[in-house]
Amino acid sequence: MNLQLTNLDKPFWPEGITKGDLLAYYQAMASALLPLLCQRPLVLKRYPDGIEGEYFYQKQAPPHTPPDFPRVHWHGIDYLYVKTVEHLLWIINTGAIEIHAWPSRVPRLDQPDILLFDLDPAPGVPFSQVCQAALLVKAALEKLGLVGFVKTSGSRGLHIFVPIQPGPASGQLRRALALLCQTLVQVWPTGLTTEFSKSKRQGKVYLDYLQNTTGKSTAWVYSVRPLPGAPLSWPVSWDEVEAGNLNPQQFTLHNYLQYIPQARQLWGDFFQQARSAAGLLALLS
DNA sequence: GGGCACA
DNA sequence: TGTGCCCAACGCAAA
DNA sequence: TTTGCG
Repeated sequence: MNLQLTNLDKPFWPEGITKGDLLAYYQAMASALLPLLCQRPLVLKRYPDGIEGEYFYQKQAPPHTPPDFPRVHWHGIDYLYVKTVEHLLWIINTGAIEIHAWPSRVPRLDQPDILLFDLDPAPGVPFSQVCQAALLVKAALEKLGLVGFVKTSGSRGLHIFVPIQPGPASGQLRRALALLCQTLVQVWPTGLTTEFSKSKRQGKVYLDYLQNTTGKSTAWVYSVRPLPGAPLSWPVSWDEVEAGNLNPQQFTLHNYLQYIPQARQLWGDFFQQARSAAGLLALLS
């Protein structure tokens, strides 16, 4: 594939971070990111003029995509996916700041290999409450024989990714997750909610299980967020979550180099920890 | 970000 | 040679 | 049936 990077000096953040800086970040992270991203249909969220410019979503492969770029047809749309660092950088060059990927891989697009939990605090909710919520999710997963990996969302919350052995259909997993989340809300009704309407989330952490729908996507691990300060969605340890001395925006495009070794260690064996989702599905019966 | 139709 | 336009869309629950 | 929500 002929990779041509363009407009490297274009400011993508008002604070001076350029498109070239963004590309350099993803190049540096490629070896950690690619194993987790390969073969996953992508939803591009493109900011051709940086975070303060207009953005748009794009699923259908753009017409000018190189002919040999990997793509997969699904429900009438040709989704792009990546296999190599060149593919990744081509995607970033289109103005994709965040990475949005499916929790399933080619060719088993309706059989997720990852379950997602999105823990999003209502305005004013302290981050320590998000950490407590995450620990509840972790404990519940362990009872079901599953292993959760936690990361900052890069915004205000935490994400938990759970590797599973593919097989069960996404719809069935989603229904089981809905039950699990509702059970967790019963365990801590004052701290957690699955309510859609924002007005009913006051003071609580929103536990969003609807991210697990086919065709849905969440900011992927190692994503840059199009926010001031260029925060990252970055792996953290459960010990840090327990200690509660974590800032969800402490990892940024400015300081990530020092955190790379720990991140590799934390998420390096992600797929080795994949377990059967049978215990989770048993909640449905 | 870039191709396209148009003016 | 310049300008505008396009680029996603599913499921759930409350109203 | 539409609307808010992500």
